[in-house]
Amino acid sequence: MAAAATTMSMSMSMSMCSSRNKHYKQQAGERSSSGSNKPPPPPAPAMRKGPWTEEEDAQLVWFVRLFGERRWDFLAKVSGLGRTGKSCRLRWVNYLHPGLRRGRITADEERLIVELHAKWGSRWSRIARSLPGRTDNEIKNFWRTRARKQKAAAASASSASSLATTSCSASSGGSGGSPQTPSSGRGAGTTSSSAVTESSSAPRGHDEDAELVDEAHTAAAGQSHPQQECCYTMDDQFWNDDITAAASYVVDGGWGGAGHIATAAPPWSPVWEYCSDYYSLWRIDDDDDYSKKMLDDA
DNA sequence: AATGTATTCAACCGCATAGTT
DNA sequence: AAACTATGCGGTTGAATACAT
Repeated sequence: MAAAATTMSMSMSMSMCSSRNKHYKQQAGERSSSGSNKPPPPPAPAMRKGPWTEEEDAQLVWFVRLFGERRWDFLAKVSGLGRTGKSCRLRWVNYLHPGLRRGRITADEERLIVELHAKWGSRWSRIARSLPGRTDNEIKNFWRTRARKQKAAAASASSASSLATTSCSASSGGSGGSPQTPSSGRGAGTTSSSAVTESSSAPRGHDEDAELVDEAHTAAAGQSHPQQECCYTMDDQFWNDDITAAASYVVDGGWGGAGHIATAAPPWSPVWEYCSDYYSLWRIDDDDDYSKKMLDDA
């Protein structure tokens, strides 16, 4: 996490003049110039897509710090990022969140993932809650990669063994598969999904991944030591703590190293144009303790 | 060194569900 | 109760990067 922040601030300073940001800057310019007078509600401008720039990141961090991790549509609109709320949330959750753990999945984590996947199927967000600092997306990607590798390994193993068997005895109805890869086979595939189907809401898709879970399932089922349901959820203490961390990141100069960003405005904050009465925005739900707290903090 | 291939990961999409009006 | 909105989730895609030839 610290690493993430460091990386971020590093790349941020590096990218201040990167060509990658020109497009964004241009867009920002267009936006701000168009708002000389009270702009009428914008006619749903095309939303920005694709990779986020460091400036966008910084801006998002700032606004999340200000408004909290909710009301993403509102936040997206007010921040002027030109992104959908969905996109903002995703960026925050999967990349900007200071509590995120970077780096490869460790062996322990892998074991846990295998175990939990056997238990819950591809309910990635649920699995992710048991892996502090890991996102569902990350785990999902990891699993896919892992599955592909296993598939490749199984394929090569089976082809090797089939070569061997064809030289000795013909056929035996295919399915060869290596001894330790239970099946790679269709029939077994159905049984293998037992672990998956067993989970309350079975995963919808059954693709290559699912076929490859067999091994994991059987392995995990074999030992299945009781798993503490959750040691750490993304939305309680961990999550909340990190808001503070996010704040400190910003304060520590994540944004241009100013060191006093908590009260300063973001580099470009169309919120001031979008709504000249900033505080009135807050009054919308003034009764919201969370909002008040955030305001106070800011 | 150049090119092709494989792998990784960030981001998008569509759908489901919860919450609000 | 119905309609609408916001949020969250899982699946999928494509660009960037790493690795092999």
